[in-house]
Amino acid sequence: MSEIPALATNLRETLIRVVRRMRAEPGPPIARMAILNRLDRTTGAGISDLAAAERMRPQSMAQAVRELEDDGLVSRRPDPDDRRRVVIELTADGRETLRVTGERRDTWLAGVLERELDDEERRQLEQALALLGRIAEA
Amino acid sequence: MSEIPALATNLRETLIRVVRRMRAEPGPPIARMAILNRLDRTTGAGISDLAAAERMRPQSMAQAVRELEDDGLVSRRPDPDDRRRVVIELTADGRETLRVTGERRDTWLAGVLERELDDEERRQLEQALALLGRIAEA
DNA sequence: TATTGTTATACTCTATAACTATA
DNA sequence: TATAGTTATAGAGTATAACAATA
Repeated sequence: MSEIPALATNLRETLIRVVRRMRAEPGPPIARMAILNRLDRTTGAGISDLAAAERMRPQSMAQAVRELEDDGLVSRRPDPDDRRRVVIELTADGRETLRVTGERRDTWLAGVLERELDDEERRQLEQALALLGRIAEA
Repeated sequence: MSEIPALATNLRETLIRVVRRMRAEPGPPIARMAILNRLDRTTGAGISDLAAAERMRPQSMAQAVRELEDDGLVSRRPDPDDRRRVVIELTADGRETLRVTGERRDTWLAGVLERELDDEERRQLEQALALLGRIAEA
């Protein structure tokens, strides 16, 4: 096994390449898709909640949400219990975009996973995603 | 095990979060570090070679290399055998930056790998990086 | 004609700073 | 004082289009 610093470098450089490759596929921008997907499995989230979940600054999330709202994919309503907060929700359009375009976005990736990897490798990859999730939270 | 489309979505969303988290650490921009690192283990690479290796467009790589050159971290010399090509090389400053600042860039990540993961998990992660590399090449 | 590289331009993504409103 | 959110601005990262030079 590699030394830990070498593993860290390898991790950083491999991930940046894969993300670049994913971004190159046609479809809606991946950062936006991630927000729509998260809203689809969350209820009552505000800007700060979304920012924390996606590991970005609230200001960055506010701008992303504003753009999604401009495109009619999300809506915001005030939280009656805490008038500082706004609750972000998917619109019908947002849900449709997630369903249709979201599938298209991952068509290439799913195809690669099916063609290039076998069952055992996909299982290994899925387990590694749990580890990567822990790293992102650290 | 998840269905393949779900795994694809999980992969995309997990990786974007981890990369965000890595980018948030102080240090030189990770895209530049990746280029310096690659030059450190490559000889005779031109713009197109680097772009292909890093899975980005030659125009994007040309700009990145120009900025690295402006900062004195890489140099370019014409290829005597093919006058269209330029060969990109690390300067002494580039090598020093890679050594000193590069380590600093990955200090956080190496610390997380050491604290949060055990030997077996690090081994799993390393194997998964090979799979991710194959995905990036696909 | 195909390949290598360049410049110009624009879009995506994210951050910091400075601010308002509410708890 | 602390928290939720907003707007302005800037920087990092990458792409497409249009082009020149060489193979």
